[in-house]
Amino acid sequence: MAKSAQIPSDKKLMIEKGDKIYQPGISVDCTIFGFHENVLKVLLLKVEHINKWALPGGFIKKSEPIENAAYRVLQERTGVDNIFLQQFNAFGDPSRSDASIHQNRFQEYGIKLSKENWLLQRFITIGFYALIDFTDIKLKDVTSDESAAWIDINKLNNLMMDHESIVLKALEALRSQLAYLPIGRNLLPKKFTMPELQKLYETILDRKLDRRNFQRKMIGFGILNKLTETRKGGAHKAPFLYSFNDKKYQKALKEGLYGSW
Amino acid sequence: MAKSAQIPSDKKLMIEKGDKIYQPGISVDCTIFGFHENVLKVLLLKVEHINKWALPGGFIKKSEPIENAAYRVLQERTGVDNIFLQQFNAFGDPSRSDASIHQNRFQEYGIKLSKENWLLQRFITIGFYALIDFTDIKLKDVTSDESAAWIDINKLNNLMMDHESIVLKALEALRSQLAYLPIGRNLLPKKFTMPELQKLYETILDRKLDRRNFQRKMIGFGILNKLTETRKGGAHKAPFLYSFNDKKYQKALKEGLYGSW
DNA sequence: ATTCATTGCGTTGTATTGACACAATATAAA
DNA sequence: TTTATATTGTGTCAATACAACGCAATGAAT
Repeated sequence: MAKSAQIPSDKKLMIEKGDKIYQPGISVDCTIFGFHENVLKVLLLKVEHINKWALPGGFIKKSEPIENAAYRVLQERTGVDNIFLQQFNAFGDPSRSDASIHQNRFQEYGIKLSKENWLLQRFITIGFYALIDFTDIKLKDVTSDESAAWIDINKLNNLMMDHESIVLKALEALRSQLAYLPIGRNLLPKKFTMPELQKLYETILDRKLDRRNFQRKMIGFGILNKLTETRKGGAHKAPFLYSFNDKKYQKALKEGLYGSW
Repeated sequence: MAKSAQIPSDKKLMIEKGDKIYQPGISVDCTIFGFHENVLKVLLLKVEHINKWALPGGFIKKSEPIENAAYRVLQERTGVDNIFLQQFNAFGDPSRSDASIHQNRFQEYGIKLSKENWLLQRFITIGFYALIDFTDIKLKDVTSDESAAWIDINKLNNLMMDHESIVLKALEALRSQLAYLPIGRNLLPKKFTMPELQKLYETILDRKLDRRNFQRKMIGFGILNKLTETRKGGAHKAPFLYSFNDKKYQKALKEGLYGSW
């Protein structure tokens, strides 16, 4: 006899009626990018019963646009709105689905899903990436039965299913669309220094840029407001703070912040 | 009493057992680009019973990768292989599905699908675009109950459901990835002239390019073989023919044929 | 033979880029 | 308090890339 905890009613509903509420066989997964201490990070959830990291994801309601589903997932996990969200790829390798994950998940309740249960079927997932200001999020807010953490993009390890390759593909998409994305505006705090902005670009592009040429180019786009404040506290000369001129930024992005970085 | 034709067995199977063979609620649609007489075209199918144009599309088999499904659709429709195929977006607006199309399709057989039939549910479609050499295809080969035609990208009209917006989104994706795509190699015949190559780029980018600067840049990429032959028959000076140096082309594409077109 | 639109090849002025120099400055070390 | 040090702010310069344009060569039409 398995000693079984009481299963929460929402989980029971999900198992038994999920395919009536959601589109069966389709999910969304969000790669949430953040930037902190000069490192690009992604928000991952620790799935306890299998002890692996997973992307925040969810299902699509019967009459819900895909983008809304992704946005709903982000809201639930981060509590932030005004998130930049971009669909980038669908992942559908038949071998990506893993029935054992769902079985393990409900084992603690003494429940064994039938082979025909909708959760155990093949799932195709639609990948989104999101850009959010790291400082906007208090991780304690990210509650649920999973715990959340920001993981360094270069230290991905022990991810569930194909989630690592999804993250890498998201990064690739981010990189290739860089000129058209508000990465500065959405990944950095309202006020930031030029070296910080540069580090962000360097991290995403994965190569060093010349400090002086970077500054000249950025200023040249005409999308920055130079503030009179400086960021004191560092060990050296205090850099000026900047903010974005949102109107000009949006306009410039349409053309693309082109250049051979 | 409706006078009813005999329904073909494959169609009957599709209606009754389709959801056992295919992933329900998911399809693939292919925007097939071709280039002919200096015009960018897409291959569309005329759906007789509703008298509208549609993208070649199909379903995904239960244990089939998405890309294979798209490739299978292309094969069936064009008979060509070595097709360049690229996933670009998933379309899932709940209102995009249109049950009446399927009802109309089987009306001639006196069949009315039940409301629960899998074909009448909401479908999310994964969009691919393909680049193929127009001269490789004989449209008579493209047989089925639909007739096929190459439609000028600027003269899209009377498309089914959201297919026009899918085509436009495909074009947008093509444009933005231009520097990394073998558009010359896959959209033009083996031998082509510089003006032809230029027209291709001009068409996709939707703007004029300077003839002399274009040539200098293209030659500069080092991906072309200049042949000794010329294309005679035109009313004026005969242009030289070129072919691609495939090895160098592939290598150059990885870096991107960058430039401010 | 002449005309004419088009192609092949080249030139020039300007803008962008990459590489580097040097002074200013906020903190840490002395 | 003075000095050292790493970092930032600003500027220079040569190499390169680019846009705009000139002109002779050519193949078919007249």
